[in-house]
Amino acid sequence: MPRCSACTFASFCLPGGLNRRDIDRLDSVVHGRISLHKGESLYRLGDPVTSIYAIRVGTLKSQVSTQDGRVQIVGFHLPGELVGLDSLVSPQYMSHAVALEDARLCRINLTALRDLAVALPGLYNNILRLMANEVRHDHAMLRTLGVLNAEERLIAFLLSLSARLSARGFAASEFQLRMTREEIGSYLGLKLETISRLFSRLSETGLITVRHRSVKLNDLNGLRLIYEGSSGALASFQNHCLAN
Amino acid sequence: MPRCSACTFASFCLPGGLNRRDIDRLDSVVHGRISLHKGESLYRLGDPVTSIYAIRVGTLKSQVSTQDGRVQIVGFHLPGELVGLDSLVSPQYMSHAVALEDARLCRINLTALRDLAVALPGLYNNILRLMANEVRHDHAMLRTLGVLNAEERLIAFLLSLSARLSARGFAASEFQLRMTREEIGSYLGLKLETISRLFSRLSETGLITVRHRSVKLNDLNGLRLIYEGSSGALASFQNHCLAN
DNA sequence: CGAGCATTTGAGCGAGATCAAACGGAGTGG
DNA sequence: CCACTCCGTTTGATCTCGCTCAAATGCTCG
Repeated sequence: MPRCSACTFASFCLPGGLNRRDIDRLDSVVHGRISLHKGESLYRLGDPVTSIYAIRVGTLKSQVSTQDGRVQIVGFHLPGELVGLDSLVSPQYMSHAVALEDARLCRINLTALRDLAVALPGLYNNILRLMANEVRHDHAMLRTLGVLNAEERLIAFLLSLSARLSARGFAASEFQLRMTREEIGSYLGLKLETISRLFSRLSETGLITVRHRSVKLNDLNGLRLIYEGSSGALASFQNHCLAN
Repeated sequence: MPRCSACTFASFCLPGGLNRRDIDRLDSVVHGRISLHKGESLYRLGDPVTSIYAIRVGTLKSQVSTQDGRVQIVGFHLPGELVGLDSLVSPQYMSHAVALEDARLCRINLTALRDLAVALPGLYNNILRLMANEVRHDHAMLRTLGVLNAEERLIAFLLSLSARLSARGFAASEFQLRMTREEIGSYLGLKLETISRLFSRLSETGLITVRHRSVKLNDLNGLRLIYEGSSGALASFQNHCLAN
């Protein structure tokens, strides 16, 4: 039986405000583990919602697709993050979640979670906080898609990935991409060829080193200059808020 | 003293799950009314968060701006909707809210709301539901900015406005725009000239009639065909979920 | 009635899309 | 272990949609 109290990522799944005793009680809402192979779906648009999921290992994407085949990826989910939050109060899933690589997850039973939350107001606050983070992320993405050009978008993506990875103890400036150029493009509202060209161009300037899926950010400050020159104090302000 | 129980929009501010007795208790969290003139700010990025607001009359926008002056509008707020949800659990406001026309609002004290929510779990669920709606809306916008072309975006905007207005008892196919072409453009990731040209083009085809700020949707089905042809079953599915 | 701002419309341009072709790495089967 | 195949990636050439710059018109509100 998996136990939240022993989970490395517990503090990320359900940050702050809960004491050890409360976290122990959380174990009761985790109903089993799930393994997914690369490419498998965790859930599809319209499936009945009974659970959300915490990622132990692996990376997933959430996407919505259109009749004529255009796909918009609305989020990537890293180890330690939750999947399915966007459908928390919906009877059916609002998106399609797919594993980008082999993954293992904890299934969190929503009925049990709701019952427990009535007893633990601190848990409600945590859930609200997670939803608010989702909104914050989405607003940042709206800004990215709305006002940034292609190069700024890719840099925003790389910096955001770097921040999320380092917040979970991974290296901040050197990592493996788990997604294809096409998926990055879909996330950023660009085409895969454009992503490829941008990687080449950023490589030539020395700001980053890219070989296939492995990325190294050689000049974090230089990248931030391009990004923050466009996003202004806003990005750092939001990161500041995000921190507490 | 304003009273939630007497508010026309109470069912939208805090939908379902609360009985009349609970709604009466909500009055205690409403701490006064606010009047804004066109162009005035309700709050600015970084202001300390003590309240969120329910719109009684008027329309507002939420925006984030960049150092070099580029502005991304992340939402328009109609009568009966809430403003400030994106900052619900943040110590400082994450965006800048401005009145598009003279407006009157109810101020909802967050401390009082949190205290009341501990006593009324149904209230927590309502708040979660509102946050989830925000996420749903943002994901729809991400799709709009990510995969739709200019014409599809404007039609998506008009249809969404129409749906929200008619849900609140206003006419679905004839209304006054409260925002400038530039603001529509900022919301949709387009320039004001593009918006103007698109309005002219849609007028020529007879799908809509535009004169200044007044818009008439002559052929809702025709518009939906263009939009759903691009967004597929998704839009109607999400509207279906939105309804309950 | 006049000033300032919003809107419309035109002309030309450019960032990113599209179409096309070659390359390379990973997995599979002989 | 190697050859083959498939898919992801890179790179080039050309096109196009929406942007930029510009000028005229028309509201709105003092």
